[in-house]
Amino acid sequence: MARLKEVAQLAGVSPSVASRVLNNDAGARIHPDTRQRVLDAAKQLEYVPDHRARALRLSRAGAIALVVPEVNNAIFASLHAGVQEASLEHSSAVFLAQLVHDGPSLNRLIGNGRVDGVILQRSEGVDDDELRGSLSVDVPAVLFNTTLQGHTGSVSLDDRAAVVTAVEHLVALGHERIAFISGAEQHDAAARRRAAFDEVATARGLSRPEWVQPAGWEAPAGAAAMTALLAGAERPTAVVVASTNAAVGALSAALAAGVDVPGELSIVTVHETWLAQFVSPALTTVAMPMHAAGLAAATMLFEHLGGAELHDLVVTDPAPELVARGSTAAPRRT
Amino acid sequence: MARLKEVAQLAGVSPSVASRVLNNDAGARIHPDTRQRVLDAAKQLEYVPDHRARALRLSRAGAIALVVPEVNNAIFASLHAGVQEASLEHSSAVFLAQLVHDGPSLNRLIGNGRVDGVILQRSEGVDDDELRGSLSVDVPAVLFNTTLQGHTGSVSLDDRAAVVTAVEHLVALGHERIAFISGAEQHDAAARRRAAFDEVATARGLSRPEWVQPAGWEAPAGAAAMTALLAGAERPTAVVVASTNAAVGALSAALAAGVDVPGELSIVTVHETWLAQFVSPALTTVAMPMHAAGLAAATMLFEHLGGAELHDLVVTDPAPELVARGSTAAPRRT
DNA sequence: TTGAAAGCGCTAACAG
DNA sequence: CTGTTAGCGCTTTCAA
Repeated sequence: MARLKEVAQLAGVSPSVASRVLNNDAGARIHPDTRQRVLDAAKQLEYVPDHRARALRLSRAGAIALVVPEVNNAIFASLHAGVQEASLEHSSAVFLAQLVHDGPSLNRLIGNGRVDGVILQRSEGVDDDELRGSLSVDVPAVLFNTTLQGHTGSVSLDDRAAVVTAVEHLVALGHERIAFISGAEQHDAAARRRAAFDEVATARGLSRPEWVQPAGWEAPAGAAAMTALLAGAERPTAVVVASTNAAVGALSAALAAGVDVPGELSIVTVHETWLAQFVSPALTTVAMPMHAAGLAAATMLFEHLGGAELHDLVVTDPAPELVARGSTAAPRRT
Repeated sequence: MARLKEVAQLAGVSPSVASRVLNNDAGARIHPDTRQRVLDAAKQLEYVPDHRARALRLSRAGAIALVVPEVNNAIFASLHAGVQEASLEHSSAVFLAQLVHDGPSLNRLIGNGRVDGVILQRSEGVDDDELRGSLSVDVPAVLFNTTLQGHTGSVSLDDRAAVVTAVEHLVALGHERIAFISGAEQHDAAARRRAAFDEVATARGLSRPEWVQPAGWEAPAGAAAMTALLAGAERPTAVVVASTNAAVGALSAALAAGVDVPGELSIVTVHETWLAQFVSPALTTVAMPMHAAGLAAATMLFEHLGGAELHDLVVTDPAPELVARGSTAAPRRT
């Protein structure tokens, strides 16, 4: 591993000059020949700057962390891609970290000085206090699709639009009896989706309070909620599920109970992942701008590191888009 | 952010003493009172060592990278957990990184000095040369479930046992016409699984060459392979799929073609994930010791950092275990 | 246009 | 048992 000093020696200059050349120091007057010699030397020695020294000197780690509840959730694929994209432009690395309720603390995960900032998604079962605790970290944090009293800096999705899109799709198909399987209780995004459902479905007589089932973001919770729904006296003809994985669980429970989907029951969910088209029937989803949100969150973070203020942003472009598949159809006439 | 110097000042000692106390330096004779004063001061100031300085001084990053082709694949959940567990014991952090064919290079991802070592899984479509290129990194690397000529340091699964377990399950159910949907062409694990299938199925007259379909690790490839299989003149009564996501795709394609699973066709796959039990019918799988493998890989890496040699290891304990679910049944008598 | 020198925060000889 | 000192590799004044 070549050191800067060696590059300088080979080029016959001092380390400072080498440093200036290799960092493209703007306000530096370097003789073209010197510059070239340094560049050649660096190439010849395959010089790669030492991140540790550079980080120490600059008080800057050159990396940000994307912290999610469950790394393996396909939901995050495009979020991650968006964050990566912005990071590449800011020549920063992205570390993905998984923060779980009983695991290592965020501080432990990202240490002191390992990253310059954090994009944090609230895990299931994490209330405001615990979230606040996680944020007691010495780097700026942008929250993803969640907000917290007293914290500025978040990027959210248009949860209301997502639910509206889903409900409108069902209404257009002719449904008038629509249920809702909600997300994790403590999550404000879940609350927003639920409020939107109450507004556009329940308030319009398309749903009933007992058809609104609390659940969570994952498949088992979705399955349990569906089972509870099917146990009711009167069944809806369609259900909106607040997240894809829960929808996979809900679909599984419905089929296991002998319900014909979409014949007896249509299912539409929020978030598009590869999985949606590989369950049977394939799930109709509302695709959310996860890539754009990831890009926006990372960009906000980098701009903040450059001096700008953090703020709270809702990503509305591209708008939520319905992806119609086999799990929704017109209600069967009875 | 309190510095070590401030802690030392508050405790009325020199930075070196403070350092020794806070690092539990074994061969250091510190007066109990002094020690206590330092500890108190550190607590009072909420001292957290600066990773950058420490990394520079110790030439050690205190972190390892787990590099996988697709971060969001549920397969990696328990692998990641195993790696985390070992890392916690060695007070190291784990960074998860995604290495894709046309994305940032591994060197770019982990930088110079950001991590002390790497656990690397071969991505789909990466041949030996490209893999070798990725390994030209200045830190030790342990390969996961792949090996490479000239590279020592790998942890693999018992691919043969997995396939044998799957085939035996089908044979026990009475199947005599078994197909195989293979993994990614360039992947040696795929080759091992396929060789095992040839040995225990084809060679025993339970399969035919044309029932062995090349595919890949992901759902679309599995779906395509199933479609090809169903287009054949004679159909098998069961199929072993080399990976779970491909099996989800294969199942989807079979159902879409109107095939009754498991009535007309049983499906069994390798690797257990949450998804397996939430497709319909739920997939019978062979659970592999991913957690143990993650633990082993990280442990090997840390021991190597401590001076031990890297070696090539096959994790056979716990043994692959069949998890019977709805996608397999006795063949229908015709 | 270039070089010398200081120092980021920490640890590890080496002295005392 | 404790303090002094040097230096990890880099960037950046400041002086030449």
